[in-house]
Amino acid sequence: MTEREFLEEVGLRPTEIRLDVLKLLFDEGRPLSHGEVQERLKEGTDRVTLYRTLSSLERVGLVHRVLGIDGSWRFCAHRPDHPGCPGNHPHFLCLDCGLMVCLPDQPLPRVDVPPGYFVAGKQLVVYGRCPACEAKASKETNSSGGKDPEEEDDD
Amino acid sequence: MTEREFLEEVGLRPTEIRLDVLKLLFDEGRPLSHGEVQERLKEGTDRVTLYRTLSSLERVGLVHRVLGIDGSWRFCAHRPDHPGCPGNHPHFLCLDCGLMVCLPDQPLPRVDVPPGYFVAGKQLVVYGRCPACEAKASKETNSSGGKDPEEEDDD
DNA sequence: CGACGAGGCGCAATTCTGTTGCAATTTATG
DNA sequence: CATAAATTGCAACAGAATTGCGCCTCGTCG
Repeated sequence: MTEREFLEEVGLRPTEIRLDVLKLLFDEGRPLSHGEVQERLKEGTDRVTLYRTLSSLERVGLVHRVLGIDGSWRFCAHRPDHPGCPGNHPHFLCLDCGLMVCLPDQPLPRVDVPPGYFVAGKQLVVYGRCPACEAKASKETNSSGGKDPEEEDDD
Repeated sequence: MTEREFLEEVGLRPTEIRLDVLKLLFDEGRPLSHGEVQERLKEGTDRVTLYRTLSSLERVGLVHRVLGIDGSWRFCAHRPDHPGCPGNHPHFLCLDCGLMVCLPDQPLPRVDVPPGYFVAGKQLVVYGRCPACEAKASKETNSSGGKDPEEEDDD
């Protein structure tokens, strides 16, 4: 199934930017920030149009978004015809480089809320350092003098 | 143990704003946004000073922060000498009014990350509507025409 | 007591993310 | 081709948070 067909199915006009963004997110398979998406699009793409594109795609359910603990949104798309991965899993965010990846196959836990609260959804973000940045960091620690992985804070 | 003693213990000067903020957070017992804290301080308090105060308090471990999915930070303090509540629990965020509350007694789940990833911490935010906003919303739905709780998105 | 210096504070300006308004353009459709 | 609705591009705006920098304050030491 092509990107164009996905768009037509949900009633969105298959414009260039939508096709590009959708393909990009499908191919990437991990949540990308607005900036990361823009970098990968042809130069001169309008920021606002991209925001709106991502919102449209989200509205029709082709894309979902996760907020990293760095405060910016990541957008992610999994082919609807693909098994698994409809969302609902934790995400890992690298605090050094901003890389976010899905942690599929691990359902989000049930969370009990006090009576009277209405739950619309939930988000579990695990943060730390990705392998690349971890390697870089420990190299710096060992040789010159970089940061060390002592942080173990939560909540 | 007084707020002043907590500050001295960690080597922070017990300035007025720090004492006020700490007391405020202790008393409130739930995560407050920067704005909510400022509202509760005496008028004319400098925004930046408050940011720095919150950061200092966080740095020494007296305060921790949670990012709501509205993109702004909440700051929360639990008396160190108090049992339980050292963090490490989910939080609920009301999307209508921005209220955030701790959901203690529910530990965060263990999350497995692929080899090579370093985990510094994790955050589970459940969002929806608090009882007050829920009541308001359903009243509007029934009479005139308000929003309805159809959203059930995740990830 | 008085000077010094680190730690704090207050103000202005900036950055970063994301949103809104609006006019111009494109597209589906008859 | 005419039309209306969807989409785009640009400018301006909004809110959270940060940075730079000079001034003030408090503890310390001579």
